[in-house]
Amino acid sequence: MNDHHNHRILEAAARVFEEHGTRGATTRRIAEAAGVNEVTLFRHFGTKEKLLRAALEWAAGEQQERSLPQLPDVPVDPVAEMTEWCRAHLHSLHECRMLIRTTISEFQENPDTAMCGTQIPARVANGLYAYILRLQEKGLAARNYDARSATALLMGSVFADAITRDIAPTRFPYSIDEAATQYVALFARAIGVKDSRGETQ
Amino acid sequence: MNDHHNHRILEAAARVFEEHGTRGATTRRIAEAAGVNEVTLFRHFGTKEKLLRAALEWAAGEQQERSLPQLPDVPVDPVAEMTEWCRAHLHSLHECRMLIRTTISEFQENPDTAMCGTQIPARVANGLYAYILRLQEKGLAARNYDARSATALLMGSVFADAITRDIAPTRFPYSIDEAATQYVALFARAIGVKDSRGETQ
DNA sequence: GCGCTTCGCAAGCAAGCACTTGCTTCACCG
DNA sequence: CGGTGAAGCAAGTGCTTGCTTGCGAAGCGC
Repeated sequence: MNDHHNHRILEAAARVFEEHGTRGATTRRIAEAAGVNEVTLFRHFGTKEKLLRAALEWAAGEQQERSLPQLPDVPVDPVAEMTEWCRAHLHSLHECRMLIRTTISEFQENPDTAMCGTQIPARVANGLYAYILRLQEKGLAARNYDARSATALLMGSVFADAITRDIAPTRFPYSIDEAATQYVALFARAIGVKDSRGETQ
Repeated sequence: MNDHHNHRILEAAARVFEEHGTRGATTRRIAEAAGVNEVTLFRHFGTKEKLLRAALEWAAGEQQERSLPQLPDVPVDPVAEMTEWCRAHLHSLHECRMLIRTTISEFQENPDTAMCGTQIPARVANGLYAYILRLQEKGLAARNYDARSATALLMGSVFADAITRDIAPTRFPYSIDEAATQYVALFARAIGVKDSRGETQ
């Protein structure tokens, strides 16, 4: 059981899957991408289905290893903190946009597989939600709105930007970093972010 | 050339495609869904590729026929108008979410096909953008932000909600109509919507 | 040097795929 | 009523797919 081969196979399988989907990710293509004989795949993983499952779990773990964007426990400068968070999240989503698009589109065929990829963004969303509540508690944000909807507003904008930017480039005539700044600036006014003196920014 | 058959075939092809994608939409499945012999497909459309192209064009036309959500040329009550617009757009996107997910995920394999579906949301986005500019001109909204980014903010939230609501239902613990109201309320404060007396709402 | 494992290679299998052909049936139209 | 076009049906083509089998070669510890 060569572990070096195993890693290359998983990586290649994930890459081929995100480009072509379950049906397009043929065992021949994966073997070629991994620089490995096709028979080796079956000796290692038994079936194509198990191989893809292992590859997706590996990719999810790989993704999780890169530390997720974190918001501070104690808010000091909300706009600056959220901008940096938004920037990191945008880049992270943009990098694995193909994997996201593929898994999402295959949700209707095998929901459980797509569900495994739901957990990471769910934790990110919960992080933002908790941060907004902390802002409200400290008097740094208004309270006359639904914090869940506000979370969905920013999360959704970032998600849509990362996913559709390369498909409809004319609708995003600004860089990813500029997008983060703009979205957060608008979002801050939406939730009534105040500075430490209680003044609305 | 029976036109009644033709319509059923296109409808069935579009339905099978949005559920299974290009590779999963086999001619057998389409024929069965249309209640038609498989040979008939080839007699009508020649190849599977031409059939799917015709089906997608038909679906796009069908979608366009249902009048797109329109914002008034002369803004009177911005929040009410945008809420109604947002509600209609949200429902429209939610209805064809499977088709959107499938075409988007196949963008990397055949970009031109996915591009055909880009035009409708592009027009909707331009409509919202022009409306925001009109609000600014009439002094009904602030001007200290990028109107393009603001457009992307609301469009993105709506898009992400419609696309991912059924995949991650726990993140959307409110109905679609409530979502429209909340998003627009937040968005209105983000772009500094004022009422007719110039007071910030 | 000898087992033992692991990989590559060539070949092949059954099933499913897009697509074709030849024939029958049947409705419609002059 | 006879002819024409369109649909159904059965069969089959060549190709790809997931997966298997048998065998030889390379590494590697004892």
